[in-house]
Amino acid sequence: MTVSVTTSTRERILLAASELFRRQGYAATGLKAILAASDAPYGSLYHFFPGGKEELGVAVLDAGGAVYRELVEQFFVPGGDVVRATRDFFEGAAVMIEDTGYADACPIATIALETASTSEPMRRASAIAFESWLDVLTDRFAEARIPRRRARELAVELFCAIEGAFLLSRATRSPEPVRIAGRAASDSVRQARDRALARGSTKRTS
Amino acid sequence: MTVSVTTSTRERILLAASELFRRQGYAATGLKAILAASDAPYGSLYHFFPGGKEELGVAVLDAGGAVYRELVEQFFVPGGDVVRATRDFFEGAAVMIEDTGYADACPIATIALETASTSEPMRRASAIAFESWLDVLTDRFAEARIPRRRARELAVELFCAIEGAFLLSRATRSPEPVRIAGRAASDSVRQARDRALARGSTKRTS
DNA sequence: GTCTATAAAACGATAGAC
DNA sequence: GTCTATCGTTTTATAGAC
Repeated sequence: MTVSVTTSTRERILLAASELFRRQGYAATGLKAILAASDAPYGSLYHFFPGGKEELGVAVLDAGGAVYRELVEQFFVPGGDVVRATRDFFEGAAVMIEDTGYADACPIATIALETASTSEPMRRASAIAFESWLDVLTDRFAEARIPRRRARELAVELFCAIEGAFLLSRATRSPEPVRIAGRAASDSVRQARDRALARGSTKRTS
Repeated sequence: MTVSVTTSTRERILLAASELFRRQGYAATGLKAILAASDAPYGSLYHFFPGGKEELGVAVLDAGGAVYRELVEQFFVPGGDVVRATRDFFEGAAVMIEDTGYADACPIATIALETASTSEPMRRASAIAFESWLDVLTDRFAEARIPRRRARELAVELFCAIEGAFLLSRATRSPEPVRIAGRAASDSVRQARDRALARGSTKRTS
């Protein structure tokens, strides 16, 4: 079985746009810069994305949401240790953000904040991407016997911790916020899981 | 004593820019829109902000940082209950973000993410604003007998919680993330404070 | 599908009169 | 300190040849 190394024009445009939007934002990135980076002509963009920049933005949010959801799934494996997964996830994020010179953090956050009040299609795409991550986390926490209601809250807590930490890390150019947020998040997960385990054994022995 | 209701041209420009940057971002906001909103002529902007848009951006970050620091100080009063302050702060934020139609949240976050990798003066201004909030929180937590090291971590946790929640709230158009993050943050603060109190009474009785 | 040329508008910034 | 006119770019978007 062979793996294709050729990337379609559409993919190259999407990838270039993703990187530029993430680093400098949606509004600050011109279509010309995207096309130059993806080595594509002007006309191709409107061929693949007839809706122009906004349609490209939605596609970037969709793609970024999917990639990051898969990343979350790689750390939070069904049946795995949710506390360890949380710790490893934040540590991986801390290393990544430092290694990329505090440029590459969340592929959605900057665009989401820019467009939340100005483009309903893009706001909706951001929300769907975020919700897909929360769904994965909620499922894993619930599988760890944490009550579904609490599992969902825990997922939101973890989301807020990593996103807030990304913001502070990028502004201060330090990986420390991500590590601090990671400790807090994994402690929260540990408490919830231990409570769930205690409740489970009580039920069994009673 | 009289209170001045006349606002200087500089103030009007600064206020209009702050609102527009917060809602639609820095790059997406044109200088013309700012001047129209502040009812000021084009020349005034470059008179008060010779460095152009970037200098205006830095001034907006400075002003927004100061306003929000004062807001934090209003909730976290020296000698006050840090747990209650945390709860009230998040509840106030939840009400505010909902009342403004999910438009007005953090005056810094969007601009900070947009410019963290493209404008060193603006990145630095963002970092200084954020740090000033963390300093206030750290002091209050330390005054509640929480060890300084832990107090600082707690401040970062609270920051990440509210900023991450603002992002998710704006994207999903729901105040729920802010409330969930608030519960998590106040629980963290409560645990740290109770541990500090227990340690204090142990020392006294031993 | 690919590419170029260009339209039409908005951008940040400046010059200079008042 | 206020205001206007305008410069030179860059923006998104389109038209039309290949």
